[in-house]
Amino acid sequence: MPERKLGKIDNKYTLKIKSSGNGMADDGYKWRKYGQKAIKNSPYPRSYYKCTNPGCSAKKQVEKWRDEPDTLIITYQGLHLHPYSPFQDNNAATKKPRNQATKKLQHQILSTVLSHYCQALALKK
DNA sequence: CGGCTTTGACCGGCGC
DNA sequence: GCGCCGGTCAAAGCCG
Repeated sequence: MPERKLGKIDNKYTLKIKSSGNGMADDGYKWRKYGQKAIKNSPYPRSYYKCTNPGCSAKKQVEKWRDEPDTLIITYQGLHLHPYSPFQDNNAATKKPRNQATKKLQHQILSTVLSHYCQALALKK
């Protein structure tokens, strides 16, 4: 899967994470499911999510890894245009245990996104 | 009452 | 030129 046409499409970031136990990994942002399709190369269907925040065009797709039923492949497309994350805006970190996992996940995503973004910039130039 | 989720069908692009 | 796959949109229903 070549990715050298960054000047034409949005940046793409793929993260490999462990399933939350149900199949819905919350990364701290609000996502709206807009489609689900089965991939011929994977025994599991792929879910398509879009950011529900105003003015945000970030997209995300979730797919189950065939070699690891407990592993989810999250692919992020584009960058968030939100002022802040819903959790931070609510300051609900005081009464939500899953927030810790979310924060960690966010950090992981941010790290990966930054890394890929930097790479994309370097490749674009 | 509002918001979000789910399913089906359609369309476009690419490959052979 | 045809076929296949992936991706997106739209509408309806359900739940909180």
